[in-house]
Amino acid sequence: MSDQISDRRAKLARLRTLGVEPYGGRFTGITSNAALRARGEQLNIEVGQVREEPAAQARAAGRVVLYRDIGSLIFMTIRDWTGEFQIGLSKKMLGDRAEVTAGLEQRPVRATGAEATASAADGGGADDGAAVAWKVAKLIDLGDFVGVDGRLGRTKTGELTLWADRFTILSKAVRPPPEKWHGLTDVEARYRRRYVDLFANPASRDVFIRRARIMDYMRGVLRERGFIEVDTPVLQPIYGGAAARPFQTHHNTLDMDLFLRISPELYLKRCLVGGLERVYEFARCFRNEGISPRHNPEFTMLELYQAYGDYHDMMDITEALIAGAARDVIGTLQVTFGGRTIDFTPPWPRRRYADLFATHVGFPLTDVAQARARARQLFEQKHLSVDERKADDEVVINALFEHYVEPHLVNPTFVVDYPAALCPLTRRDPADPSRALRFEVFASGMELGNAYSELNDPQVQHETFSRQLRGEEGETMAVMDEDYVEALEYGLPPAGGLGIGIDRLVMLLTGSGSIRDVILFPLQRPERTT
RNA sequence: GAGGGCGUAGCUCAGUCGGUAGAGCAACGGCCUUUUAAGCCGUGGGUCCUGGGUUCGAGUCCCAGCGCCCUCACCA
Repeated sequence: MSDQISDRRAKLARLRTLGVEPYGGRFTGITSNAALRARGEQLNIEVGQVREEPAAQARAAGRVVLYRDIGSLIFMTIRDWTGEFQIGLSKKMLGDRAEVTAGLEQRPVRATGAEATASAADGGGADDGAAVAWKVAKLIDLGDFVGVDGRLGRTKTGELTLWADRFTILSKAVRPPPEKWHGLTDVEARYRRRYVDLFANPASRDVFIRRARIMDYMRGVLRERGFIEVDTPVLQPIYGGAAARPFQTHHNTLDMDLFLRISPELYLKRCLVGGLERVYEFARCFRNEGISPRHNPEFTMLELYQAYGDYHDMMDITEALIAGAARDVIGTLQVTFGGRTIDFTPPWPRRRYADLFATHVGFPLTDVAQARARARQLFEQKHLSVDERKADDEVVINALFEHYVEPHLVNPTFVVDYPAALCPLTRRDPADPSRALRFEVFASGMELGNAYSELNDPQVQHETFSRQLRGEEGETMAVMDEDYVEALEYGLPPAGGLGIGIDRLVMLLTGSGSIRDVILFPLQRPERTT
């Protein structure tokens, strides 16, 4: 047991002997720190002045992040999720205003006859209120939550300050916060105790606020375009819609093996069969694969489907969602990521898969012999895991595409005309059935999204499900799903579908180098193995 | 999975050639009515990730393990 924790527990007890409950309840009528600052500026307060008019009176609450005790004068910097603000307590001022210092009323959490939380002055006279408030302020530690009623003023050094007339503690932190200047920098600690990271590092907190705003923005765009948000199964008897190893689990009552979804695709398209013409889902997906700065075992994908549309409509929506989010949430279409500037200004270039291949690999993808030779070489140098001797042509070619082409796609780029064999859920190009009506969108060398003109011919679907590409070692989209084919037999309207990796998008838009920096609680091995 | 790096006080970090474990912040005691990472005086605080080994002696060297990070591979 650390000494600091014992010290703080001792203060907890002293607060209770003063009649103050250190874990308070409801506290209403708070003005946020950002709003206090705005109001303070508006009042044109002179240096050294404390204002008395009603507009200068306010209530604040927050976590104490700095504490400066000057004897008969205490300054605290409190932090809420809008920013920081200074509160000041003057022993003399509290005494002079004893009639208002009678403590802060705290309503009980429940109205069901529960006793009101003790306030600083309960059972005491006004004088006691001031004295108790002062004693409470002296017992404050960094990290405590406090509540203040006061008047806005400006100190001699010009700092906007809420001068306390009433003061109370709202929650005692018995563990000390990280160092006030550096915050919490240890990466492992930041992930394991994200709650500390969030309050100690405002930049971290802002990433998650922006993540939420990006998703809000996208919901707004989709709502305007007539989409509805749906929830489809995470637990699936057959996994599909992507190529990935799944997590497996078991339902006891049904005595049935289930998979955590690797994609929501096949269920969302069933919605279209049912006549829900525009649907989307922010789908948590699970893939039992490696962890890297760009891969987390669970991640969030926005997936959407639009009846009567095609993949060109999906390009339009992709630009609207991503460029719009950048503009709306980040305030710019040019973001810096990994030392490079990425320009999200639409329209984004469309590039053919075959052209990009020829440019960056150095020979046309029709030269299968050369592709195999190159892949063999990379495999032997352990730069590629695909063994061309065990893989079909398209798999070999795509491995080279990923290796050579993707790193070059820095600015947002739509890659089109994918080999149909790689796309078992995609409609074929009527002009050339070897190509699929699909695009993938890349930025900063990362795949950000994937879209199709959806395959709605049940017979073709049945065939592609039956054909398993070699070289994918069980990670194939072509898992036969009879129930899904049956759904198609009822009629899937022509449709465009799109998936966007939300975590990666948030990385790009917030300049976060690792996917773990945009996931609140990334998976970690247990800290204590004992 | 392979390679590399890191792990020391609550936090941020030093620790030389192998010789009794250090600083700042935080904490504790004291002073202070205008501080801004407040200041000044004083004090306490360690499973040096874990377990072995080498050595008279290990935070330091060696081995194994654990955790985290990075690179590569994987991830259509």
